[in-house]
Amino acid sequence: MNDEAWVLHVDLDQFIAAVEVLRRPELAGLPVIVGGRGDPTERAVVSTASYEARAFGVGSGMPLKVAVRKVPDAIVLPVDAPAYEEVSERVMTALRGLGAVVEVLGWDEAFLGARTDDPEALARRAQEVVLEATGLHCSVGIGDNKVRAKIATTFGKPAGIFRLTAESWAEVMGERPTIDLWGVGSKVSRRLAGLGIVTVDQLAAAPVEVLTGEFGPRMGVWYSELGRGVGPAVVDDSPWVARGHSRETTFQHNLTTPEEVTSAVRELAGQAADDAAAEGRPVTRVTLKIRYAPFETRTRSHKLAAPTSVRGDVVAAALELAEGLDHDREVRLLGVRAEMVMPDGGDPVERTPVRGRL
DNA sequence: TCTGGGGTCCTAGGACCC
DNA sequence: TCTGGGGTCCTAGGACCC
Repeated sequence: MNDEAWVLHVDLDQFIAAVEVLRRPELAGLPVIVGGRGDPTERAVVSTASYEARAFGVGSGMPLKVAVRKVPDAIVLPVDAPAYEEVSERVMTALRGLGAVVEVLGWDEAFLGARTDDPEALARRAQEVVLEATGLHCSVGIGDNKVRAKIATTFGKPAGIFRLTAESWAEVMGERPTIDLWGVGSKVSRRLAGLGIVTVDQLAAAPVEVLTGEFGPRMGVWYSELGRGVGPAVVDDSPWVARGHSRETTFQHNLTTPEEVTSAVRELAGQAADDAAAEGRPVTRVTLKIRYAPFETRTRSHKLAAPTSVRGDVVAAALELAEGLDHDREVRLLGVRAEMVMPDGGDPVERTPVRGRL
């Protein structure tokens, strides 16, 4: 048993668009854009675009109106979350059949943890079982930890396999800009550039005190490790427990009167409370997410004096927060979030500062 | 061109306590 | 009159991911 421990990152290719093509084969080879309610005249953004649409410069997060301007004859479809969830379940079930530890990251992503002397063979088997179970193709990154496996996948796309380890890290990533790292976005890469750090090599060589001075004790250390490709290697398949639930909605016009905001808050807070109640967990904190025109996002949150499972109490707390809004400015309600008591009553466990999960 | 909806985690600063 | 450290809790906001 001298097999080494490996982390594999499995990522479905253009997942949402691929699911749509799967059930409408006549769309194969066409530019397909999935977003919002499928109406490009509405306020919405692109969830996923097929490779044919991406060739015209369309990408996730782009306003639907802009995307359609770039590809006037694109097929625009509404987001159908239940359909993607169903296919996702089949993907994860197929992966669990491989005998590796499976940590689900989202609808279309998972880490696999396994001891093997041939991780490429395991990667090929993962691709085979996913294809058999769903008809979908995926890319697989192989690494000696999660950070390297995750980044490796980008070099494997589409439908390929790529290995990235401590040995090849500097050669593969060293010259690249820091924004190519998982967990470094536009803001952080800009702040790093302000410190004279532009490439991954430069980040790896930067004194950790410089980074903790700029980003704080945890994030500073995390970015220092990211530069060297260092990260957690433990794949954890324990069931995921949500910390909270939020309900957001895109109003087609900005809400202007307090009455409009109030009725929308009532609706969204009620839904968020219902989501928490469905798990049988009391709500501890209520947060309002709003946007002042033109594009200034704000939150207002309130920790409840005592956790509650009463829907009306959650709604009342949200309405109280809404009263503090500045109605002299054009305001747009984005959503309401309800954070819940953790099942064991304790704090969430320590985890890597790479965030976000579908 | 005009910016979704679902999440997670981290940090700063104020209030308060001993 | 001027002034501790250490700690916790809370709000607000920032950043990132899919």
